[in-house]
Amino acid sequence: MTATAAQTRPRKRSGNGTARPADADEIGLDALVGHAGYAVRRFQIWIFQDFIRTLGDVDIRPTQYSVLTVIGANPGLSQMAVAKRLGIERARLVHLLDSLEQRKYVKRVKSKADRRSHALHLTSQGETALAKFKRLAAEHERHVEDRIGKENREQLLRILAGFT
Amino acid sequence: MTATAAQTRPRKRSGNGTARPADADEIGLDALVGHAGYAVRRFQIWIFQDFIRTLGDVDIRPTQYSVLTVIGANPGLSQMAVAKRLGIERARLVHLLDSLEQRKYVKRVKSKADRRSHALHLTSQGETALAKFKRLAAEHERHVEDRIGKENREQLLRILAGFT
DNA sequence: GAAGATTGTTGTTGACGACAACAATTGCAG
DNA sequence: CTGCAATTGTTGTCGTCAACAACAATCTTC
Repeated sequence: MTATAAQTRPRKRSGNGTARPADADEIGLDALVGHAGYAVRRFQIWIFQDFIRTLGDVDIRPTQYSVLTVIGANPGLSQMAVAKRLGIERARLVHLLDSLEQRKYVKRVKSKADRRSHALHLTSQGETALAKFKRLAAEHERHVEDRIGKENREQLLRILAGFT
Repeated sequence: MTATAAQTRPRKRSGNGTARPADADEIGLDALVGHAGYAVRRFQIWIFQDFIRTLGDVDIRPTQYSVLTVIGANPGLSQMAVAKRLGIERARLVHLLDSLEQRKYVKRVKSKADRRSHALHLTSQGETALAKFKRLAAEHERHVEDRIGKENREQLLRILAGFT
């Protein structure tokens, strides 16, 4: 079988208690195949693992990368704005920024316009680091291409463009 | 250029500290657009939220649904086999089954062939319940179609079939 | 100026993945 | 057959992440 299983066959039905251990490779997923959510979840786990592994040397996780990227592209944003844009809760962003600030990639500048908020900026160290992260992220993206194909990856990005 | 953005345009660069609050809708993601992992993560969050909401009345989450489906399609499986097939750790499956067994959807039958393992089965109550869950899951799947389009959903399933 | 909203912060809860340890049981080497 | 390694289910801990709630400081609005 290729990959497009989707065979709605009740499969062998071990029937009695435990005829044989079942090889885990031959277990039918039945209705699960055909659910977009399941496929997407499994793919997302794989893709994140590859990202984490590829950026393992620099110890940057996907969420951290997204925060750095957004700040790098839009210096001076408030935490609220970054959180909203990335779909992160502002409570969660606090810890993320604590870590990134500790590592000297980001600095929180007290905003003069609104003294409640912080203007977020990359440090110069953060900018050069981000450049390196982007190179590694591009390498990761190549792994995705190797796994699902160049055209499929582009198709995927097109289909899901509305969620970014 | 198609989707492989990678446009290295610093965007408007608010420059000074905080020229204006930035509407969160006009914040550039820059390099983030073009990363499959980011789009997939956002989509996966959306799709899970819809699943949880659609199956909210019956209080079934995606992982629980996947476990019930696999057991329903392959009665008599061991916990190890289910865990391997779904990519769940067996330690985690213990709690999932505790919950599902408490709700009388699943029963653990002591296997005679291998007295270490349990043969997993749906109760009759579990079977009728699963039938209802599947109807609700189909409704959820229709929401996905409404969101990304019928053809795109099928394309997506085709692309990601290798991960199920 | 007072009331209500917003921003950053702290804390709690619950789902989830990764690991480590353990008892009971099985399988295998010798 | 015996003893040792491997497997299965279980318990526990740790770290990540989303969802909330509460709070002080500050802004906005009337």
